[in-house]
Amino acid sequence: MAERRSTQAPHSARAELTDALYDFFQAARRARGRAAGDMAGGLSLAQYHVLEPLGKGPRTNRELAELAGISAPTATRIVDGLLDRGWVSRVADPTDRRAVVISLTETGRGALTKKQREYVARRRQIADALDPHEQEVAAGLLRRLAAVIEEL
Amino acid sequence: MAERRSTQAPHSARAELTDALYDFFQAARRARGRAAGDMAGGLSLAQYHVLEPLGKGPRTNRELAELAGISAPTATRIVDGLLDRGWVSRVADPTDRRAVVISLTETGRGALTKKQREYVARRRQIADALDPHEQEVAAGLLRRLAAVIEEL
DNA sequence: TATTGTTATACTCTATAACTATA
DNA sequence: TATAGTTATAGAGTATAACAATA
Repeated sequence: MAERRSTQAPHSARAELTDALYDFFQAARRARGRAAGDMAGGLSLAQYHVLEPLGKGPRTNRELAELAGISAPTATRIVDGLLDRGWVSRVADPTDRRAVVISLTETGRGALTKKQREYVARRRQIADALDPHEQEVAAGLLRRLAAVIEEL
Repeated sequence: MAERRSTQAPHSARAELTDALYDFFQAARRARGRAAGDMAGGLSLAQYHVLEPLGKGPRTNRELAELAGISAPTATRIVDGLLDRGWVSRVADPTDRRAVVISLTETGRGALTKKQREYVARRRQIADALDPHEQEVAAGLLRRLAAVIEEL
């Protein structure tokens, strides 16, 4: 393999990784598309991204918007939907009456936990394609790639 | 490092990779979000996914829908938008007058090529975070992970 | 005045159902 | 009848601008 690249570089490691990243992102996009409207679990991706931070405790609307990377009105709308399903509560903050405190209900915690377990199971399935040594290498590489992507 | 796992497995390679996959997908999601409404380049992600197959030649509406993983009416609507911008043409197929043939215009090919180059440049930036040997390893791992994700 | 949240409005992407034209 | 495409309709997710309440 390496000898083919000793005199020329028609397929440099850099170019191969660039291509592999394309394939990987494509695969992730398609998987995401398959899961995006996943109302089977009763929880859309956008709702999940708002619900997830609530797993660690109550948050204001502004905080949720920031954590989910969406605008405040969008957060309001998504929380409206979660309220309709009884997954969250929204009450005025007694210490700052401009703000609202959004919290998970018991039902909501159940739905969130169920979804989180599904996602963990899916990631484990992916991880299981590699042997233990490869898993260790892959974890390190993915962490570094994630850091670079964040900085982009 | 390995000795810590010799007697117990609180952080097995599998669990570490599962976590790393979470971080990586999160980073990719945020990057995607930043680019999704990217009308700066004048080309939304959905439009790009329809335009891309046209780079290899004309396609019917049904083919485009299938390749982009969307319904036929959605493809029609997106093609409507691309027509408005003068990036594609849509003419009746002479051999089967139920069908339409959608093709890139010169302007459209320019926009597509420009976007493709942007994406390649971004993936190269990511690849450049690793040294050549790591790039080779990473390419192989990502290809295998992509295959698993597709099968999920 | 500045901040927090909501309402009003609008646009994109998405789908299903109904319809037209052609095979 | 079956297929290709479009139109009609609906709903989620997204944003910005305007507004109300509170700090």
